Amino acid sequence: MSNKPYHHGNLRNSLIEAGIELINQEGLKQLSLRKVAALCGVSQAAPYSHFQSKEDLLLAMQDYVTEQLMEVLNNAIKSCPNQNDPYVLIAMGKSYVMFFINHPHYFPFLFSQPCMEINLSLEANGTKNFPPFELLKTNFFRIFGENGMMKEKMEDIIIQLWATVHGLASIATMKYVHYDKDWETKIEDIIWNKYGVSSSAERGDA
Amino acid sequence: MSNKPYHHGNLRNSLIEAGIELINQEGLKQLSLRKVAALCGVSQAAPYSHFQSKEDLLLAMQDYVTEQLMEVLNNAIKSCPNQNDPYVLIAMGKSYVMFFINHPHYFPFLFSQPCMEINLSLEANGTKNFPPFELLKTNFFRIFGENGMMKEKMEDIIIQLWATVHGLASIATMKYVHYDKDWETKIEDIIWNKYGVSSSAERGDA
DNA sequence: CAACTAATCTTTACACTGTTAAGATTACGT
DNA sequence: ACGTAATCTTAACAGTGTAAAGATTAGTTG
Repeated sequence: MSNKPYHHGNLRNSLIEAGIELINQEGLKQLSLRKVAALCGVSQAAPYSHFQSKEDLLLAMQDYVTEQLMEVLNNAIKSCPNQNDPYVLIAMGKSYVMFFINHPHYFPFLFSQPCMEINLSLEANGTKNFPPFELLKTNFFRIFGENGMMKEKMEDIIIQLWATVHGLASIATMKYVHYDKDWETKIEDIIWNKYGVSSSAERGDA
Repeated sequence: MSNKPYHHGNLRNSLIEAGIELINQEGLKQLSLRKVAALCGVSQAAPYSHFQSKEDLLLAMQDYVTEQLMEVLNNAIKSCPNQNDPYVLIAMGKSYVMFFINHPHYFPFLFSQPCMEINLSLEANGTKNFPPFELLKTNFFRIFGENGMMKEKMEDIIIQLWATVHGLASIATMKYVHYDKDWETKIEDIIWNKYGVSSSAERGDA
């Protein structure tokens, strides 16, 4: 006597969104296929009509979250007055970190298990690669690539930049981290890299 | 008729070491309490005489691995000719990254779930805090602290340094990362921070 | 040494998990 | 209108963490 139709109609997308909601609320470890199915009002085996396995659903959810991150990053780029100023890269980094601070469960979800391919070399811009890093490479190359900086040096700088930003996101989203400053106002200083071990030593900053 | 004694004799330590062996071989996701118990030749519920829960065993395993990391870091410090040269910090960072490259499963194991406390402020040197970061703070303060650098600035530099190093470890240990260079020879350049977005732009490096 | 206590381990059981197999229901193209 | 394929349900299985009850042994105390 239930008026619920036998077919859900939009189950695939609903599973993805319900899964992401669970991630946000309880974290990756608490996520189970059965909970997700129940959230969608559907039996435990129904997801297998749309995904080969739990991991397959997780991959789709990763794509979904990555798309959100890409939007945030693209907005950060657009909001820069000068698209060719190196500050574009800082703005991207800041948005990258803040994205994960605003959704702490997304970091372990995206990176603690097999995610997309990541290619650290500058030219490789394959379709399967992690889009946010490809976006960083593209913008860096646009800003610095036209005036003769050597490719290997650019690769090193990009890796350093991403490592710093990615490491900040990792640290800032740790569960038991204590920091009495405000991340949003601090991130930029830290990424700007005005100080640093070597430069402090060389300049005698101390 | 088995000659195996009823009591194991050293079960607590055996569980920790068997668990770490499983982590190294199959990764965190494949680790189960029952497998660890079986590896120790003991029944499935035996671990509960020594650990309150699976998570409790994992915490003990984290302590064990953290201790290994501390040895590596301390050796790196000792092998520096001048203990007061900023290079000590680079050597620590290099060892930090190489430690996780040599044991790729340790990174998600240590950081993707509740680990120890992490206190980013310089003075807080509590006992429960993540010892490798405390070691970094201690050494940084010894090298740079005696000549009037402001505390807040030191905190910023330490966070930046650790973020870079930690991010490098995260990226280098990702499962599907492609890098055609040799990490060991590249890490130092990247950590040294000679280039960087801001400095490249300001110096007109390009 | 004897006896009691506490620590350690086993067996059994339960709820939950991912996944598969079989079959029911429905949408859709011919 | 019918047949096929897509979608969903029910039932079942092996593996998981964990608790309860009891067996075995170590350690301590008289």
